[in-house]
Amino acid sequence: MIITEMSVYCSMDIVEISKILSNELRVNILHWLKDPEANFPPHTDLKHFNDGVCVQYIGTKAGIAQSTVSQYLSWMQKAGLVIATRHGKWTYYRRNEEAIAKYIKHLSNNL
Amino acid sequence: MIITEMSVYCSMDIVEISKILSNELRVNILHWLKDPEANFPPHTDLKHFNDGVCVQYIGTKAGIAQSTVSQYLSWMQKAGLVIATRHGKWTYYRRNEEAIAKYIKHLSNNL
DNA sequence: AAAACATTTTGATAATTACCGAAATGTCGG
DNA sequence: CCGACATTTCGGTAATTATCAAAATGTTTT
Repeated sequence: MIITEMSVYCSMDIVEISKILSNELRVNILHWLKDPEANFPPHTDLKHFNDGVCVQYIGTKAGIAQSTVSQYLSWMQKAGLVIATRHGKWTYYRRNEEAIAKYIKHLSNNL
Repeated sequence: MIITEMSVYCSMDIVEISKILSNELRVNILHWLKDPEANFPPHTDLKHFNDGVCVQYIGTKAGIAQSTVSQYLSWMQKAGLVIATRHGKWTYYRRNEEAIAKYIKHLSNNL
């Protein structure tokens, strides 16, 4: 997928975001990240989900290759839908609620 | 009967609609149909845009083959985004504002 | 420094989507 | 009914996306 860099401050591209949301796995990931406690086991190192969930757990839950989920999350981050935080060897991903809300508002104004 | 997780959480329609919105031409069509007077010449037979715009005009404006735009509109109709009305040999397409609004509300609740 | 582990990047191929032209269907006027 | 015209459906190829395994990169621990 061709992803153009974007931040919350740029106008969100409906086509780009829709490309991401046109895959069930990616929509599911976004949904699971809404409630990490309910959808993932606790992290062994961190005792919280403040920065989201590590790639490994998301990949296991999704049932696809680690490399694929890593790429998905990378696209989602470039599109502004999630935020990545690195703690040691783990990268945690969480929803970018502000951007998601902004996108939905953008949709309701421009679609 | 096989009960899937979909009964609890259905991402299917988000994926389906997003597939449609992941193409710039289709997003443009939806946008043009918001204001037919501003985006299309008047119809020769009908003196209004009450039922939307005929396939021919949309295809010309989009700059793609008639058959392609017809297929796009057919998908968009199946997904509920537009409404088709036949008058004689012409088919007019207009936005399904109710469905669009409903989808956006669905997104803000479930994405 | 090297082993061990999480993640990312990099090819590669299968699957899907984009889009066209041709053929088929539906509709109107003579 | 027949031609003319709008639209739809069909069959095909080019382009894009899905997804994997392997290689590369970071990071921690020994």
